[in-house]
Amino acid sequence: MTERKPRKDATRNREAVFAAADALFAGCGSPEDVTMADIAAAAGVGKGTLFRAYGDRTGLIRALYGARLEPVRTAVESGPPPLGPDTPPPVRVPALLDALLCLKLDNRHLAVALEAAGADSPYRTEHYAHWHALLRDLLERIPAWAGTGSADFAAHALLAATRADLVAHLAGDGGVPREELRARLADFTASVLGTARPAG
Amino acid sequence: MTERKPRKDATRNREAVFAAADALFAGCGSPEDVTMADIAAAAGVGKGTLFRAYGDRTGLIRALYGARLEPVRTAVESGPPPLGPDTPPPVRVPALLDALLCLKLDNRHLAVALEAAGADSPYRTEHYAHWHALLRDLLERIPAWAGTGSADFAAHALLAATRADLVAHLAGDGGVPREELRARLADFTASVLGTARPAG
DNA sequence: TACGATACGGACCGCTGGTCCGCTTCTCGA
DNA sequence: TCGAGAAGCGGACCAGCGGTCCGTATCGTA
Repeated sequence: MTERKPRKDATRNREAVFAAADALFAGCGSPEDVTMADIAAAAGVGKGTLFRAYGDRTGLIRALYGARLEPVRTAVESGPPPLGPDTPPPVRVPALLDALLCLKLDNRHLAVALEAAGADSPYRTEHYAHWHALLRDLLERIPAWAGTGSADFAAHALLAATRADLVAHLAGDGGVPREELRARLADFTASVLGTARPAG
Repeated sequence: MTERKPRKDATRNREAVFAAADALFAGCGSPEDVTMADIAAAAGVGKGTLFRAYGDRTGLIRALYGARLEPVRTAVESGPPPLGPDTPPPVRVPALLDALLCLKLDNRHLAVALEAAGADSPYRTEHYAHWHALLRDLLERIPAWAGTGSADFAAHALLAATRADLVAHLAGDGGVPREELRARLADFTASVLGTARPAG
């Protein structure tokens, strides 16, 4: 157990890189336009420092996204309804998807960058496995899906409806307003759950 | 209207590149492992030839995938039911999604490569716009979705359930058998359409 | 066969993510 | 306070990528 506390300048630089990367990703249209060299320059550090702090490009993006994700995660794990554990599944599932949608809407740049930079596939991240398992278990506790063996795939499909590039496409290129998008996703989720939807 | 017929060696090389690329993408785990230089070498041509024939990497992959997609497309546009136009929407929608799923299962490598290489987003391709419009219109003709304004998003969400990387993840890494995956997607589609599903 | 149009091919380019190592800066015991 | 050594810094450097260019070889035609 050799736990050393990091040097002061190290943490300062780490935070500078974090802030610079956040700003750059937020300010640029496509995440590919932001190079590691750009980030290092904007943070006022050398590339070596950047890579020492976060390992590689994916590590940096993951750290950025993780920071935004954390409040949602705690709200889901130990918060009040409708996100927290003390919520009946038919209510919690749409709440969860809505939270995910909002997160990706508010952090499109990072979310797209993460899914794109996720090595091969966004499906091999632990983040994804976590959300999927949670959603699958909730679906299993809803009559329409319990025991059919399809809850697993349904969880994948529902999560796919909130994929970052789709959200970015609709909200960004498509110009769909935030509240409308949320309503559409809610409609879709309701239909999957078998919950009643407003008639056409 | 200056229509010139291409030289013989040009078409031969074009086909050699096509075949070589097809084989290489099929044989490698990740599409990123296949470089343009690899393809040129495998085809026995220079890189210049390769790029002259297909423009750029995306163009080549699109040509490969397009060749596999074409039969499906014609079957949808002018084939017999359940894919063709003379099919009631509640039957045609699942048939369409199933066809798309099978296509991506059979050509995982290409499909993943295409979605990944699709410049920024797979949502800006004309392929996607085509499928989305078709699916949206079909949904509009199904009572549960007609006029709700949500058919557009539902079409996106249903297509997202057949995203290439998800399919590849489930079929490849996850080891889900082909027929089971088709059944799961059918279940999911049915629940979205409001069609009866087998009870749990 | 000879000649112009066409296509070939691989050296070359710009740029990227990532590494390396001589030098600076911090930390901490004396 | 000081100094030695660990920890960290930074930018020159590297390998590999997609893509370009142009002198040269090949094809089609008269």
